[in-house]
Amino acid sequence: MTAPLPSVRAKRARPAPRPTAAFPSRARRLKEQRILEAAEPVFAEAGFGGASMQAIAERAGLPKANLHYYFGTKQALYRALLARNLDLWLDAFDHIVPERDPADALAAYVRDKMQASWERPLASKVFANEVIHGAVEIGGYLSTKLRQKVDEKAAVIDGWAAAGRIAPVDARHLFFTLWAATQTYADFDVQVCAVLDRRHLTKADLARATDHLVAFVLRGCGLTPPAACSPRTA
Amino acid sequence: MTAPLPSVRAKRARPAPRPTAAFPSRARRLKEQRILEAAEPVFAEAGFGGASMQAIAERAGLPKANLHYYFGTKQALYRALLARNLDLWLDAFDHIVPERDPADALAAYVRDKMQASWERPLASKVFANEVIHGAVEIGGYLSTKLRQKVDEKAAVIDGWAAAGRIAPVDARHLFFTLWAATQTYADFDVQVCAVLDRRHLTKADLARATDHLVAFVLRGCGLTPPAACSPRTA
DNA sequence: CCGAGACCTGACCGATTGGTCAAAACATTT
DNA sequence: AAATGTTTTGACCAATCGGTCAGGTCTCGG
Repeated sequence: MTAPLPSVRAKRARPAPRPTAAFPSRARRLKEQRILEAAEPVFAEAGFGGASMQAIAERAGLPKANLHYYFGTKQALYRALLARNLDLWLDAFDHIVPERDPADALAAYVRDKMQASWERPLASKVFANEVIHGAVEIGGYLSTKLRQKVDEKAAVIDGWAAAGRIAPVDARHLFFTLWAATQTYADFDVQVCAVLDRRHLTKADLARATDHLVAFVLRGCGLTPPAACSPRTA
Repeated sequence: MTAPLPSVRAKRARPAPRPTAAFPSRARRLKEQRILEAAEPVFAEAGFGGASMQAIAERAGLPKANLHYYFGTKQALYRALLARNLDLWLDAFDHIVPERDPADALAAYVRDKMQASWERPLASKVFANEVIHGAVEIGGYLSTKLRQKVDEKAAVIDGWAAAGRIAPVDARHLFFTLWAATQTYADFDVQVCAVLDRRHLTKADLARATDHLVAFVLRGCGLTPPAACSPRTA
C-alpha cells in the first residue's frame, strides 16, 4: 500500500445509471420502452457491433447521453432488448401438451411461430444475430430455460411417438427444423422476397407459406392435414 | 465553373489497390486467399459492422496496411469473401433433375447441404449475416442468379408433382424450408449445442440430424425413405 | 549491375466510437 | 420558497475506426 491507487479502474466507472432500480416509475418505464423500440431496428439491421448509440439516439429523437442515463452502457441496452423478447419464443410451446391431438398441436405451433415472424420480424433478427455471433449474452438462457422447456416438450413428442400417434421423429431435431423453417421468413425475408420477386412480403405470402409448412410438417410427422386444411382459425 | 473544385471527393480516393488486376500472379492469389481465410471467421463472428480490419490483420499475421494494399477497402474485402462462397449454395441444386427419382434427388440435396453446414459453417454464417442485414452487397445475386436457378428447379419439382411422383408441395417454399433447416446447423450451432447439451457439435450429431431431416423431408413430400435408409453413401 | 515496377509497412489522418461529467432544468415534498 | 432528488443534455474524452501515404524492400528482365 505505498500509493492509494488512483480510485477505481477507469474502465469500470459506472456511478448510478439506474437510481430508482427498485421502483421504476411509470414515466421511466415508458421512456425505457421508447428507447428499446428505437434500438430494435438498429440492432436488427446492423448487429451489435455495427449498431451505434448515436444511430439509436437519433431514431428515438433523444440526445445520446440520455440513453446512457437510462441504460448505462450499449451492452446493457442490448441485453435489455434481448431480455424483453426471450420469453416470446417459448409461448408457442404451450400448444405441445400430451392430451392434445398431435396434428392440432403441431399445426397450431407452426401457425403461432409464423405469426410471430410476421408480427415481430425485428425481434427475430436481433435474436438470430445474437445466436450467430456466439450467443455471448444469452448463452445462459439457451442452456437453462430453453433447454428445460425443450426437454419437457420433447418428452411429449416422444410420448406421442411411443403411442403410435405420430411417426418416430427425433423430437429435438424436429424443433430445430420448425424454428428454422418459421423464422427464416423473418430473418431472411429479403432472400424470400428476391426469389418470389416481391418488393415486400405480404400477409398473403405468409399465409401461403404457413399453409405449405403446416401440410409439410404434418406429413413429415406421418400425420394428415385435417381435411382441406382450412387456414381460417383464430 | 467559377472554381476548379478541390480535386476529387476526398472520400473516393482509391489510387491503385490492384495494379495487376488482369494478371494476378500465383503468389498474389495465394496471399489474397490467406487474407480471405483470416477475414472469414472475423466477419462471421462480428458481422460486417462489428469486424475490424485490425482484427483481420492480426488473424492473418499481416500489417493492416497490407490488407488495404490487396483489397483497397473493407467493403471490397467483404465483397470478395462473399463472392468466393456464393456459388457454393447452388452446387447442391445439381441433384434436382427431372429424370432422377424424386426421393433420391431430395435426399442427396439435403445431405449435400448438411455436409456444407458441417464443412463450411463460417461461410454460411457470413452469408446469413449479409442476408439478415438486408443483403445490400448480394441483393443483385439473389434476385438474378439465385432466382433463375430456383425457378428452374421449382419447375422440376412441379413436374414431379404433376406426374404424381411427389405430393403437391409449393416448390419455392419447400426450398426455403430446406435451406433453413440445413443451414441452421451452421448458423445457430450454439443454440443446437445448448439444447443438446454439447460443447461442440460432432460429426455424429450432424449425421443424426441428417438422417432425421432426410426422413422428415421425404415424408413431407409424400415419399418413403428407401428401405432402412442406410446413411452410408458417398 | 542496373533500373523499373510490384510489394510492403510504420506512421499518420480525420472521423466516429462508447462513455463521462458538470451544470442546468424539472419535479416534489417540506 | 427552500431543499431534495431526478432527469436532461451539450461539451468533452481517450480509444478505435477505415483509410492514406511516403518511402522502404524485393524481384526480375535486360
